[in-house]
Amino acid sequence: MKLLLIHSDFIEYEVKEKAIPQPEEITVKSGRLEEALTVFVAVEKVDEKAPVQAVKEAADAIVKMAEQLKVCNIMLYPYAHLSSSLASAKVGKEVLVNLEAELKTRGAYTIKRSPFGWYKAFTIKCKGHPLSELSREIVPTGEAKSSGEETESLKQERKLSSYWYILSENGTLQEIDAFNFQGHENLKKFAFYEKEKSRAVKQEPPHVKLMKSLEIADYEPASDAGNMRFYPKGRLMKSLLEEYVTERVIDYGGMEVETPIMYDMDHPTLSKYLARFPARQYQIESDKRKFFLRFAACFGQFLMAHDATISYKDLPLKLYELTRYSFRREQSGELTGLRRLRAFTMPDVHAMVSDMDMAMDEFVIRYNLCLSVLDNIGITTDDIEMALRTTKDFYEKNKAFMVGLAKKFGKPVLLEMWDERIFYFILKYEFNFVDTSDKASALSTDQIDIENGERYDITFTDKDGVRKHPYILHCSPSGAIERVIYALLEKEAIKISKGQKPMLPLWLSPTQVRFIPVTDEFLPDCERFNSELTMLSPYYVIRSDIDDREESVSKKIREAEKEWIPYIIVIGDRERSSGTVTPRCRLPELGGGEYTIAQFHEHVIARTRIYPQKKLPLPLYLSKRPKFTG
RNA sequence: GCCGCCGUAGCUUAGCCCGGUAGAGCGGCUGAUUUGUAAUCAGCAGGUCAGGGGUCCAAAUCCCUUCGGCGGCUCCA
Repeated sequence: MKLLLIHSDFIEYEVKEKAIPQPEEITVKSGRLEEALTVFVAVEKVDEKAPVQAVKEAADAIVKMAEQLKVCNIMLYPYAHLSSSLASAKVGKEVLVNLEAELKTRGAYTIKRSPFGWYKAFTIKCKGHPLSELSREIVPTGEAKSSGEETESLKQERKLSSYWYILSENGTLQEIDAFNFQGHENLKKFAFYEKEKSRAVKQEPPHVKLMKSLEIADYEPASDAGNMRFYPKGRLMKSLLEEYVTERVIDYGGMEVETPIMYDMDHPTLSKYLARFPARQYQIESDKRKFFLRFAACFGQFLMAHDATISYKDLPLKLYELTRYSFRREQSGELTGLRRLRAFTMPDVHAMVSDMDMAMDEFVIRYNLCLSVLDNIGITTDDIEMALRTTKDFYEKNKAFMVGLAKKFGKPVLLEMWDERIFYFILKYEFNFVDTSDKASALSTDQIDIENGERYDITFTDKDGVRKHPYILHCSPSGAIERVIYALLEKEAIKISKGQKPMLPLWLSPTQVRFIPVTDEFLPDCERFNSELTMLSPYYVIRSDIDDREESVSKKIREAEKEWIPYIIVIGDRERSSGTVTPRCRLPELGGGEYTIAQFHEHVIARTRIYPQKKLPLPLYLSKRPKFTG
């Protein structure tokens, strides 16, 4: 409901003609009120779901205003033009009548209401003081409340019937309280996350400063919270990660598709799904239709699969999309840096399978894919903790399978079991990164979903000619791309706190090699070495640049080190005459000693050839670059 | 979303408690310097002290409020 409140010297109207086929019946054709709070009212679609609540909340708002202004006359005035999403005339009329009645119970007010469904001439004199014109939007919480209570009870139910264990890689299953966490501190933090007492000094996660100082990402005050800006270096890193995950999924057999980012709230299949989780997504209006921004890639792929003709021979059928972006309106208090966002990039690969046997086979293939993807990105099993979630029944029937997953992981995992299935999936795992503030964030995940094949009416024709609903596996091989960057930065922050040198993985470092001339006399030599390095292969890219600024060599090296650049090469007389370079390598494992350019090229490529090859999206010369931060 | 803390130049910050013309370093610009592995020197420009309101002769400083950030709680399909 939309309200426009005007503190007026007087308000006066005169009924003219019918505006709708069946307007309210009237006997009095005009009205006037002095010293009145005039309330223009538009009853909207959202009010239809909870008209009683809408009336109550609107009355609250009006009374509050009347008290503030110390007025005792109130004129209710139906005004359709305040909204582009009006309720039906019937409900609109009812709500206004009820609102009038409700206000009469709230105190000694003189209430008048102009009739509904008529064109009226009106005159109003607005007082014009700061508080004299106000608008209010009432979204009745009745609907949301009842659904909220539903999910609340769902949650309660889950808590009551949820059991927590630690499953060791050797197959022993222990109650969480009985497990000895010695040597598994992060698993303990993860497992007891909710019970952890807050420490004396909690500070912001270190990646927030790093994402800014490395010119990766930053807050964008002009947008909503949790919608970040990415500078060229951050965009490059995201792009490399996105492309890497996509290539791995395509190798696995994923068919990459693209689907819309917004969907109709009234679509029959989607609205059922949405109703369970009210007020968690962005909504946008276009003409009279309401859309929500997708919070996952599922919809588009499921709707596509619904329309496809699928044979059992096509299974497992793997659809993939990398969403830029998915949107979730997470609670504002939960948004910090890149850990949790409201707009995020999410690779999402679904596999449709014929039965549970195929589901489990596929599950293992994808499990190995996830571990390999994270490992190659630079996040190993040392950095993550695993959670498995399933029903008691499934666990009992598939013990060996479950132990096999823990065994492959190589260390104990958290196992949550329910008496009966509560969610749409029967088995799920996640890999969680635990940061220095002891917060756990999920990266890779996969689930066996046994409901949505039916809900979306996705069918395949089986050997026997019968159409059946597939089970669907939902997997993100890396988790949100932004969260991967968060994890990588947090990992390096831990190194810094231990006095070690931080560095991004070589393949993700924006600048991999920096040339520094001893004096500007050697600038042409830098250019020569650089172009030789870049020309050696048309397929493999080494991202190099040249610090041509008029600064001391020491200062340039210091700044290159602050940028975490893996290889720094100073060019002077020695290099000019020998034709070889002696890179300053950031870490011992990056090599050392003297190289010809061809050798150095081979040396770097050997470490980056399995990854996407992308050029540096910045000017070659440092003198040509702006500072995006600091 | 709730509670608490914070917001001074592009960045990092002094000044705030106890009201009286806002200081610095980095970065930028200009000039000098031509440098061999973590900061060369000098000068100049740059501030509605987050926005709005209030108290006061006078507000960066005290009060209220909005916005943004952080921490905790909650939440995380």
